[in-house]
Amino acid sequence: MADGKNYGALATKLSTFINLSKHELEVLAELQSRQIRLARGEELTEEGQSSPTALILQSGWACSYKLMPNGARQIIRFPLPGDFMGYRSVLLRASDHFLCGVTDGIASVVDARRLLDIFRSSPRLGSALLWSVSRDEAMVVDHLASIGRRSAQERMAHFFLQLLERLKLIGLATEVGFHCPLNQYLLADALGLSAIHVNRVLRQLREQNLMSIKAGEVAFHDIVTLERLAAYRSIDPSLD
Amino acid sequence: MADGKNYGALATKLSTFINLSKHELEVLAELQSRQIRLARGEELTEEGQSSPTALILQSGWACSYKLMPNGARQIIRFPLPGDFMGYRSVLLRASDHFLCGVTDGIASVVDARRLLDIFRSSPRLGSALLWSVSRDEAMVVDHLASIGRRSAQERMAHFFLQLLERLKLIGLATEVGFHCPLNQYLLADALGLSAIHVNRVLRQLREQNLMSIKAGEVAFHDIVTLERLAAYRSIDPSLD
DNA sequence: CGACGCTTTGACACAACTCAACAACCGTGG
DNA sequence: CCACGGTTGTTGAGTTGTGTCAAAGCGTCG
Repeated sequence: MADGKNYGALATKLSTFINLSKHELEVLAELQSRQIRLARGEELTEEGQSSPTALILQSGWACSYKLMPNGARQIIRFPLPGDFMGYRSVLLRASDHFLCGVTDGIASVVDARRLLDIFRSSPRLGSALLWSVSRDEAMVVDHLASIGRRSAQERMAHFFLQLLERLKLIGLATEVGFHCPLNQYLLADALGLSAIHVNRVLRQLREQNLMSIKAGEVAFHDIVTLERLAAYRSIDPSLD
Repeated sequence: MADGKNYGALATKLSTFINLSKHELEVLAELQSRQIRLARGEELTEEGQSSPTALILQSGWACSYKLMPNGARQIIRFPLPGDFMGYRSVLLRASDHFLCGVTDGIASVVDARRLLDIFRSSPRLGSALLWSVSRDEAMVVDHLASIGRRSAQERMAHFFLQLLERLKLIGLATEVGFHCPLNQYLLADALGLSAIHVNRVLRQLREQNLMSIKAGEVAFHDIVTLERLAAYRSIDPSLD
């Protein structure tokens, strides 16, 4: 994207690891042309779609979560610009799996058949898409392991390091920080903790001079120690 | 499969919710023709494959897990006969994600291109496959939510109810029980608990006359109460 | 100004973990 | 046949991480 034109968030993301041809960029831009608005706190439902669709987040943050029958919420992931959202619902409607905006934003609606076309007509782009989706899936698995086998502190550290990496990839983070619209309730529901304990853990990290959050700005003070604490390892799978 | 012939575990599984034509059955049988042996405790690696492949479990139980740098293990799922295993590795090699046999068994090796062919040549079968894989994915998400937001008892109850449902689907469970090769260490690593606590929780469930395990045989004594306890809801997503 | 959303803190309770034994069960080999 | 070691299950006592409850601080915005 040396020409500086905007071909959509997905193109931006994919460009970071493969060089997209002019044609492929056009295809991606066209794919993301149908856009909808996304409001903070608003639940996204795909009712009334005549054909199966997927969503690609263009700007803002979203969150996908499950509601437990006792009222508790478990956040599965926070889609960021360039990420697919709700691609699972392409084929099926998971009963208690929801999607909502963390901030205002924009998403594009993609016809599922259009995606399949890409696999046929532009295989290289297709495998890039597959890579991207696989990466998202690997992150869910990571998240599962994190909740199951890491302490609250390790989980928190791991979570923010992963967020840093994802945001850097799409140019929304510097080497040492980023803007983060997540409050402590959202963090709690994502990490399987109580909001109060999230606060305590954040204080510990602050007092150990590892990282801090102030007014929605995350600042990393000692990434090396933080990575050691979280036993962090890059999420990016190696391409075959 | 009214003719009683064996077209592979995947065919058995898919047959339970769509009627497969003779031709589709043949395609599935051919797909699963290349088989490998799987030994209890043996790690499966797909090294040396000339082209990307997926695995379908035919018999026995397997388990896919992540190893944390501190040595802890988090089991992601237990593939059962008819389930895809390691389809994620089709495109990428997740660094610390492993697959191993819980029991001896057999798996078939499928060339990824062969799968793609099916989507083209037999769309109905393709969408059945997609349904099956989506279901597996939904189960991982369920598992995540379970570990994040359920108590140890609820988790245990949920886990076994889900297992019951999956095993019934492939004819490996009765209405009230099944054979289960999982020991308390495996349960612990799956549920994000310590092995000792698993033992205590199982005792509680036994003393409450909800379910019991003896010599690898799981027996459900009060499924209704168990479902209430686990806030269980069927994993099967509705097809569009 | 008050109301609201979010953060922070303290005191206390409890679920789950750790450590340390011991018991039951198995297949193996003497 | 029994003795044996290894694996798995069981139990108790004590510790600790995390949840719960309650309340106060602090911005922001109408």
